[in-house]
Amino acid sequence: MKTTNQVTYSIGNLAKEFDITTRSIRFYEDQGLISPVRNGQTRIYNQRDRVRLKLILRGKRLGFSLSETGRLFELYDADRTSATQLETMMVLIAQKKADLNQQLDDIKIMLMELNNLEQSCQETLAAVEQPKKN
Amino acid sequence: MKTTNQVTYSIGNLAKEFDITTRSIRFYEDQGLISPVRNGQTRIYNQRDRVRLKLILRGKRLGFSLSETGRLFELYDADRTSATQLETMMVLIAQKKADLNQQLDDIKIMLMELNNLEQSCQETLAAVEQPKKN
DNA sequence: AACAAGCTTTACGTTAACGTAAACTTCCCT
DNA sequence: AGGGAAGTTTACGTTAACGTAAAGCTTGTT
Repeated sequence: MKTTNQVTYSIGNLAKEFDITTRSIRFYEDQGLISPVRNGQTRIYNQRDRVRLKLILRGKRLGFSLSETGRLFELYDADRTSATQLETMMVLIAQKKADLNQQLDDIKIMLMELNNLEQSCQETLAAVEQPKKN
Repeated sequence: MKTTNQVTYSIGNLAKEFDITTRSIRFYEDQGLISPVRNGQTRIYNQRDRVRLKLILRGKRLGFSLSETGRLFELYDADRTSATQLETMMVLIAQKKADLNQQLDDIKIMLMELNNLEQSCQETLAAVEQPKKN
């Protein structure tokens, strides 16, 4: 049997934890990315919601739009019985992977360039700061 | 002496090469990221402009805003004589590096997850497509 | 000369992802 | 009972990064 942790969160909890506003969290719900249950009017978030929030924020750091992240959620939740469904899924996955690999390359290049710049700065700084030693 | 390649481009050239609209290129200029010279009314782009365009697009793939990319350009072009200037530069560089390293981690995690998902798809696909072989 | 292709400026429109304000309920505290 | 803290809905505002006309130059081609 599943040990379904009965851990829940309020919207304020999550907002504080992830350092975002409650407005954002409600907006993500509005866009269909999260579906907290209600206790009367009040939203109650569970582990799954929390994980999704984390994924949304990771997506944002990678420049994903909310709808892109939504598509990824659909992939994970999708009906995995139809063969054609599975195939289109694999196409989408391949596409995302290609994007990410491109980003990986971009980042590596940029990090190299920043390192070069940094080193150049350090050198001229060293040359400027200690001219007395000559 | 520098062999300054006298290679130039029209706005249409660059738009085609990078698969963007001329509108975008003019917009980047408007934001101060490129400064082509003029032949009468017409914009003439040189190698430096082209490189900048490439950097802008790489920045976009990494989720950088245009003003962030602009800041990076400033860093590269900055006056590298003042010590305090150099130090604030190094702070900014360190910040960017931290961001990029975070992105690097995010990407690696996401790629792993996508690979898992892909593999799971392949397995169920294989199980569904070839049930005759039993 | 006329016309198309490619360039220009000006300017209003659009989308995503929230920010912000107003007005209301619910619960807890003293 | 009165207030404050945290939650709610509704709705208009905002910013970035262009899209999309509209109207006009310029240059080569027919």
